[in-house]
Amino acid sequence: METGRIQAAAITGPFDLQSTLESGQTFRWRSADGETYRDAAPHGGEDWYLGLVDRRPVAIRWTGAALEWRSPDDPTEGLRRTLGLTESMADHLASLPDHPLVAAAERAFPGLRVVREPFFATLVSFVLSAQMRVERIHSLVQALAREYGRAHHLDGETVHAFPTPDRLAAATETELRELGLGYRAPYVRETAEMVASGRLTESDVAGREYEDARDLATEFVGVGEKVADCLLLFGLGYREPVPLDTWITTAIEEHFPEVAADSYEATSRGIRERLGPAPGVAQTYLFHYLRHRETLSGQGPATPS
DNA sequence: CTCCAGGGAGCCT
DNA sequence: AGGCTCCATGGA
Repeated sequence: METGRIQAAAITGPFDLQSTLESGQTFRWRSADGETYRDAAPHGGEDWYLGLVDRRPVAIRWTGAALEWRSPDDPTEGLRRTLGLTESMADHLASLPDHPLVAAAERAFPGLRVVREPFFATLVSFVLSAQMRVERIHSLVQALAREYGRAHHLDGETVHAFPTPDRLAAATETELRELGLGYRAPYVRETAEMVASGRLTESDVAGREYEDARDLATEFVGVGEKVADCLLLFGLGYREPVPLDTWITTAIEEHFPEVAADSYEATSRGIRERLGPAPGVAQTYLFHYLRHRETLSGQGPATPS
């Protein structure tokens, strides 16, 4: 079970693997001990996470000083892209706006990064996300992979890829409902069919100016403005999107009341003007912080300055 | 028991 | 465009 050689790379600046992988940006990673999302607060994260990068299985863990991985290939470039390590931490943090709430989020989770995951997995994950908790989105994405995804093997562990569009399009609505998708089952099936048939694909959306890309993405079934923003932010590398979910909307009403508007589009425009050069990065910090600030004990990894 | 979760589709005006 | 209502499911 130790067939894979452990390799490692140092990362400059703070890095928080658990927060990055368990903050509702991606649902494709699971901890090897099966206790993903066991805790709200960061715990140092010395567990191995299993996932795929560039269609190959990878196990990764953060030691506190270096990123370690086991993989049959060299996943370095893909890992850097997936974990948001291609932008420097300095640039990453410098993109955050000067606002007390964002500053508190940065203090609480200084190593949080913005992930970049494959288009189709991100698309389906956030179609599933409607009216669901982060932990349950994760369990459903894992279930889809287990049921329909190709099985890879790594040091005795099985890692399932996210299903292809063809495979999901071939699933029946009944099958998907039995997995627990609820009313999202037909959305997932129809959206998969759109991609599989070429009716609307990644290449149609990518490369467009932000608002054009977002509007086009809403043609997928089960994709409205909010899910489209998530798709662009975590699956296509855009930095403008500020997904307006219940958490962010409440926070806007409390902390940015001047931009709280009636429509999604109006609120989106307003908040984007106030969240710095990379509004989506700031939103990612806010979302994670808002969900966990109640459970942040005074102790945590205190880093007195 | 009720309430809510990273909302969106369908329909109405 | 802007406002309903309904939609599954599980956990608190």
